[in-house]
Order: sequence, then structure tokens, then C-alpha cells
Amino acid sequence: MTRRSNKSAHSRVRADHASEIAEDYVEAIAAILVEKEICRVIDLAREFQVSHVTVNRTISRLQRDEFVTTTPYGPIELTPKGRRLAQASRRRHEIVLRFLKALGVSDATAIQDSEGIEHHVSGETLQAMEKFAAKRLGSGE
Amino acid sequence: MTRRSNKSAHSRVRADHASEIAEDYVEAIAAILVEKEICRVIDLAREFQVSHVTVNRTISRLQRDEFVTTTPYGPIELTPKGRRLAQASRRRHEIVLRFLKALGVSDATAIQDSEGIEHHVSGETLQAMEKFAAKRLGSGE
DNA sequence: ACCGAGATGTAACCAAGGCTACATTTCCAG
DNA sequence: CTGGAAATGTAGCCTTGGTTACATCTCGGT
Repeated sequence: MTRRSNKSAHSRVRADHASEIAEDYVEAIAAILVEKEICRVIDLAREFQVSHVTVNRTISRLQRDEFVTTTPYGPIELTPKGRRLAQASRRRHEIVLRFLKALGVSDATAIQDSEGIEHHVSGETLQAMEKFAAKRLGSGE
Repeated sequence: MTRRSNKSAHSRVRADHASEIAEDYVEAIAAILVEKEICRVIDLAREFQVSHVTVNRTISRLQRDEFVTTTPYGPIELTPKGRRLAQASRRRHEIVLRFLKALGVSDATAIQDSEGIEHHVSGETLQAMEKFAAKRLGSGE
């Protein structure tokens, strides 16, 4: 196979689920909520290194899509749907991270790359990564 | 580390290089050029399953950024810069693909996921993948 | 040589993500 | 209890990537 005939493969890459941004946001919100009890616009702005305006509009979309709830000037909370997505994202993220470390790359690289990769791994691949990491690292850390 | 403190990690995810789309396009153009000698808008429209209009505008950007050259109603060609990017993308893509297969996922999944992952692997990770695949599959196929 | 089908181009629209500049709210230190 | 700093909100603009509808060009077959 000299590469070619990917037809629909590409189109599927960008489709489906709540945008990568949505996943990143709910994941971050969940994490912030864990260690700070309250999540505000500014926390996300700092986390993603974007302006508070961008966060604002993104949160609006997330609210529209029922992933979060919030009120003007109020804190940001996750809906059950948002919490579910957050947990799924976190799980993926962690599996990919553990996998990369098991593969032998530096921690910094593993952290970096896992952010980009997590949104593009199918269930099948995720499972393979999990298995691989387990074999290399054992179940613990 | 309970996950957090990724600060700049995310921002770096979307930055740098010619957008993923650019890479996908030059890679596809190069591949088409290999087996058809001529690449036209419609070829890319079919490849990516988007309208010819989208391809048109994307090609304009690629031309603006000097990755391709073309004339109204004419075929699309790669500039040296475009050829370089295409080759680099193809290499990455192939390494990731081989790696996923070595990991043990189905061919279909490997093909699918490699499209999404190729743009998010650092050089370090790519190297690790290459090494892993070589160990599992040997140098040949 | 011509003519229509198919390939391209253009106009105009949409949503997502990003930004700056400016307007409002909040809320705590004094 | 109040003033101002910090957090939020709003308006308006940009780019990318995607669309449909409609205009135009090209080229091969009759």
C-alpha cells in the first residue's frame, strides 16, 4: 500500500463528539473544581493561556450544549452531562499519558503529546495502549 | 501529580507549523501527483470529502504560504517548500501508522487513528514509536 | 467547429476560536 | 460603607474551515 485510498478516513477525524475544546474545558473545570471548589473564567483563561473573552464565549457554547451551568459573574459548574464527558476525557488523557511514559519518552514530552493525542485515539487503540502500559509498568504507578 | 499545572502545554498544542490541514493537503497532493501526474481541485475535494469550494480556498492559502502553485483552472503543484512539508508529513504519518499496527490494533483502526495522531506527536515520541515498531516488526513489512 | 458536462471560480453565509478595547460588577481593604 | 482593583461582560474585528447557489471556463465527443 503506497498510501492512498483514505477517502472517508479524514472526514471522520473531524466530526462526532463535542469539539476537542469542549473536552479540554470540562476536563480542566473538573480538575479545578477538585482542588479549588470553585471555577471561574479567569482560572480557565490562565490554564489555556487565552483571553478571558475567549473563555467566556466558549463557556457560553458549553452552556448552550448543556455541559456546564453558570450565571453572569458567577462561578462555573458542570452538569451531569459535563461531568460524564469530563471523566471520560480524563480517563483517555491518563491512559495516553501513562502509555507515552511506558513507551519511554520523557515526562515533559509525555505530558505535552498526551494533550494533543487524547482526542484522536479510538477505543480500540486506547485499549491497546492501556494493555501495553500495564504490561510495562504494572497496575500501580 | 493529580493532573494540573499544564499551563502552557495546551497553548503549544495549537501553534507553530503549517496547520494540520496544510499538512494533510500537501501530503495528499504529493500522493496524488505520484499516481496521476496531475492534481486538480476535484481530486482533493473527493479525497477529503469536502466541497470544491473549500478546497479552492484552502489551496489559495497554501499558495499564499508558498506551499503550492497553481493558476486559474490549472492543475496544482507543490513548491519545494511544499514538497519538503509533504515528505515530512508522510514520514510522520507512516511511522505512526506502522507503530499502531505494531501495537496490535486492526489495520482499519491504525489507518484511521494515524490520521488524527500524526499531527500531535513530537519528535521524541516519533522516535520512540519508530524504535518500538522496528523491534516488533523488524525493518521490512 | 461547437456544445454541453464537468471542473473551477465567486459571492455570501455560518460557526468556532482568538483578539483588543471599553463597559459593568463584585467585593474586600480601609 | 465606600472606592477602586480585579473579574466579567459586550461590541466588533479577524482567520480558518465548511456550506450552497450561481457564474464561467475547458475540453472532448459528435
